[in-house]
Amino acid sequence: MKRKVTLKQIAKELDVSISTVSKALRNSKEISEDTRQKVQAFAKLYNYRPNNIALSLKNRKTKTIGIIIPEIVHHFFSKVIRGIELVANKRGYNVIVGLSNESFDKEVINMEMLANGSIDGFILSISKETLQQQDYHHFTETINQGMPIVMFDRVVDAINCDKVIVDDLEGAKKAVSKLISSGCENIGIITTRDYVSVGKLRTQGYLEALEEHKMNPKASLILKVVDQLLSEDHLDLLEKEVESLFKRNKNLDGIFAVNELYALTAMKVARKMHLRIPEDIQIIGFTDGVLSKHAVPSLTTVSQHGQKIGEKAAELLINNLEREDEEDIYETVIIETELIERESTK
Amino acid sequence: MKRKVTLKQIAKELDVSISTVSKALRNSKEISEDTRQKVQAFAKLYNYRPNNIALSLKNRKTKTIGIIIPEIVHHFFSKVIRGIELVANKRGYNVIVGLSNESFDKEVINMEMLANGSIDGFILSISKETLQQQDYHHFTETINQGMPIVMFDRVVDAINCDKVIVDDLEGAKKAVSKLISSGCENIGIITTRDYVSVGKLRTQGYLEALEEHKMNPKASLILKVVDQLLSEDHLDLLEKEVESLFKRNKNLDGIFAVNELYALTAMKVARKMHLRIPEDIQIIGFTDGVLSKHAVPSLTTVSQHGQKIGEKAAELLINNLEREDEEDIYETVIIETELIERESTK
DNA sequence: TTGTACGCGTTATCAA
DNA sequence: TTGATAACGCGTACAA
Repeated sequence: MKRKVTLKQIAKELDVSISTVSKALRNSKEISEDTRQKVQAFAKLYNYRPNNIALSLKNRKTKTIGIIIPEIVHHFFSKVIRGIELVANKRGYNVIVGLSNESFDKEVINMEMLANGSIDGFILSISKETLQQQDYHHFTETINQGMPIVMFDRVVDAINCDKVIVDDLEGAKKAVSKLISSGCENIGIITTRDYVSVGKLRTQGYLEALEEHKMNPKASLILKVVDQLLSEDHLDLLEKEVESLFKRNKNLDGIFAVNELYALTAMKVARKMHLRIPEDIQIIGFTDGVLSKHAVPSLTTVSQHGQKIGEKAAELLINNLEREDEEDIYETVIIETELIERESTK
Repeated sequence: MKRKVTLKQIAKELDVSISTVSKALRNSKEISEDTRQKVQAFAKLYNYRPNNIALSLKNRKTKTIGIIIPEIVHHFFSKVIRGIELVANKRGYNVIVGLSNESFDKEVINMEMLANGSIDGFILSISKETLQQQDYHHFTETINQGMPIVMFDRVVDAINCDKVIVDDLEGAKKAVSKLISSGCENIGIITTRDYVSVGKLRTQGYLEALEEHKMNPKASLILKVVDQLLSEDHLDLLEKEVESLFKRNKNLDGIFAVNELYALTAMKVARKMHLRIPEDIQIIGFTDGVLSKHAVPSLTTVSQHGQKIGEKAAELLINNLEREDEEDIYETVIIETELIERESTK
């Protein structure tokens, strides 16, 4: 087993000083051609690579980005990570991942763990619990310590930082308008409670679309699902809620669901009630994941372009990190959604 | 903006030496009650946290695990990551993620990047390209440098290290046996080319199951899909191949597919050919992801327990890292598969 | 052309 | 009880 070789060892072997080795390896012209060759040959032989940790300590930057997301087993978030990783790697950064598991405490702990020197900045999406408690002190503290944050998808106005979001409102409007123009007259929405900003915005988009088409919103058409943190055990509860939405609106002919799972559940319930899709009822979801694509019938959705969100977030963060002037001008980038029409709509 | 405070700054403020501060904070009883209190109060006020990078440099360990996987937008791999993260965090480790994107070069580059001090050890699943080229020098070199590796799922015998695998062969046998006992007599298999070890083993399991039940394997029933790295653009090709499998075996009444996508494609083709599932043809997949669960009809699958694989891999790695004696006794842990029966089988 | 000294932030050892 | 010093690995300003 040959341990990693250091400058010191090379210096000792070749009987020169450490700094000579260092300079020779960095092709400094201070060093004679002769020794440079000698050093480089030796270094190559022993496969010398500078130690990242030492460099980090010296340069006071780690070239590493910390990602905090609520959940990784999730098509959208993994796409975002892929986007981040893509850009980060291209620009010489690594990516370290922390999961909050939708818990406030885990979010805080994870951030503290990483903030102590391990990373140069954060890209994160806020956990539901944090949104609920509205306690954002860990974000402000991090930013105050000079560590930049880029938030995506689930963001809050209270924090002043770069943000990458989807035009949730517009996306929802697009979806609902599509349903209307395809002939739907009684459109239900399956959404989340309002503390999830994206849910709120999508609900608002739904309402605005109705309004623009002079349709009156009815309370009975709006289902705000009681949140069980989307735990897998609560599919049954969700199904019951959706079923009651269908039952109290016998003439339902369109559904806008704010995520894939809700949309799929709607399909399931529709099937159970012997409604044909899209003949009797049309359905549109939000977030274009594998489920929508492979569902039968395949699901029309509003695609969020998760990967692009990740790429943009990484760009913003790295630009900020590498900016010379310390101006704190924060941007909010809006990624356009796209309506992907499939078989669940006419 | 209050920058992160260091020992040096505290020392200066309180007009004591750095080492006194360090000791005081670590509750050394060398330090008088008085100064200890003073220092601790000050540190608390300024929210002092030791710098991870400095600690890493000093201790020559980073308390960070490097994960290299071929693809993150993948239910199985993200489950594994979750498992790793869970155990790692519990034991005070962070997790840094690199994606090979199924490419040999990216795998090598990513590993080199991380191996230079950023992490203490690797958990990885080999990229397809690497498996194809059978070039494993980067693994051996890493191990030779004293950096432990734990491989999962896609492993190779050539490398001597800890491994966590699924009983692919047994899992496949279980699945095919189930099909047989449910009355199937002409069971096709949709699998990968043999260089993917898991595909090979699952194919073998299929053959052994047939043999045990005195059924003769027929070449026409075996479809080894031409690999397009599962790129999303090649779904059509896949579908065509599956279709020809169906067409050249008119009496097909069972399908064992070695992954979710293949299974779903089989369902799609079956539907196209007006075969009822499970009445006319029964289907079992491998890897229990969201697709199987939410498919219609829902898909019977062999679950791999991705999270458990991740947990076990993390345990193996950390145990190795924290082991006092330097004995290199490598383990191969086999995680049991489980047949999850759903609607696609009788 | 080469080497010395210093600093990044921390801890451990030893001296005062 | 406290402090100075060395070390982890590197790069660089400055001295020789």
